[in-house]
Amino acid sequence: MDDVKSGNEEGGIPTTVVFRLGTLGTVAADRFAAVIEPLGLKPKHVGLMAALAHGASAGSQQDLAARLGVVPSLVVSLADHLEQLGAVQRVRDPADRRRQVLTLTDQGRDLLARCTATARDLDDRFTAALTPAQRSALQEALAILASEAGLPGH
Amino acid sequence: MDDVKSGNEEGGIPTTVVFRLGTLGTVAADRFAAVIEPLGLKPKHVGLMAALAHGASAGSQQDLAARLGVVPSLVVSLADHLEQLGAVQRVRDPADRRRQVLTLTDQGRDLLARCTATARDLDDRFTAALTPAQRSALQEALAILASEAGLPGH
DNA sequence: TATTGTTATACTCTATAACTATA
DNA sequence: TATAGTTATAGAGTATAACAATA
Repeated sequence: MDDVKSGNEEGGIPTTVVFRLGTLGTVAADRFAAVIEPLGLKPKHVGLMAALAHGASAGSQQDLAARLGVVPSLVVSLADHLEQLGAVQRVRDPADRRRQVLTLTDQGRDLLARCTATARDLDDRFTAALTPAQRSALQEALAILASEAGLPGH
Repeated sequence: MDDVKSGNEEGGIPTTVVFRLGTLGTVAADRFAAVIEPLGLKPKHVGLMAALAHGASAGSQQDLAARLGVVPSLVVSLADHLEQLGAVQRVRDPADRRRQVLTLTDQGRDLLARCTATARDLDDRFTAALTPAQRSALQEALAILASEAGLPGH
């Protein structure tokens, strides 16, 4: 094994940030999907709820689609499902009756809170091998990268 | 913004490690896929080559499937494609003629090296907003998590 | 009969395109 | 005519199940 040339130089593809982020991202997403599955949700549903909870709240479906980086037709089915669960409400904008304004219901806020608690719980297990310092360093770096990539972050 | 209802300490779901790792992982994987696309490869192909380059080298397709965490039938199509590119070779194990032993050709090693260089280049751009200290802290944390999750890395 | 690789099929996710209703 | 939302369709990716060769 000749992979020690210090720092992030040699070491092969699996040691690159983009590759590791990709593979670990899949693992993390799968585990997260597994723990929220009993709530009847997939990660994208949570992402939509989070966008509603955080943002300038009320957003048209097109706005949401842009924020989430998905196509508008996908927002439809996500919203359909969340509406069925009573987590979001569709209200026609009186000013422009073509627009459907999505808002999070109290039930939705509750559901999101449960997802967050579940995610924090999973976080503890997922990062159990890290020291507190390593964990907060990871948090910090991920926050910067997420913000840089235009992902929702705070 | 008092969105603190029930036990919502700080930040909400987008700040959890698992959620951010999931979303950032998708972005990273997409970008990586984009830069290796001119080479005729997808991330999974690179993963297979990396497993061959690193591992106890020669592996049967079933071994590879287990290592990559995918189903054996997927290894078939990945290997088909890589064989077409001249990157891997299938050799029947004389001891057990059911087994196809995959090995990386010189051409495959070359291709993998080009992928690695490309990934490093992408890494630099992807982590440009991080200080050197933050970058190595990220590397360190990701390495631990990857190893913990049983992913190739070392 | 059990196992390796392969092929055939189905399912999930998400995007593109066609349609409707407002504007 | 253009736009927001919806519906219909299609494609990528990957898993499950049936099958052939070998053990």
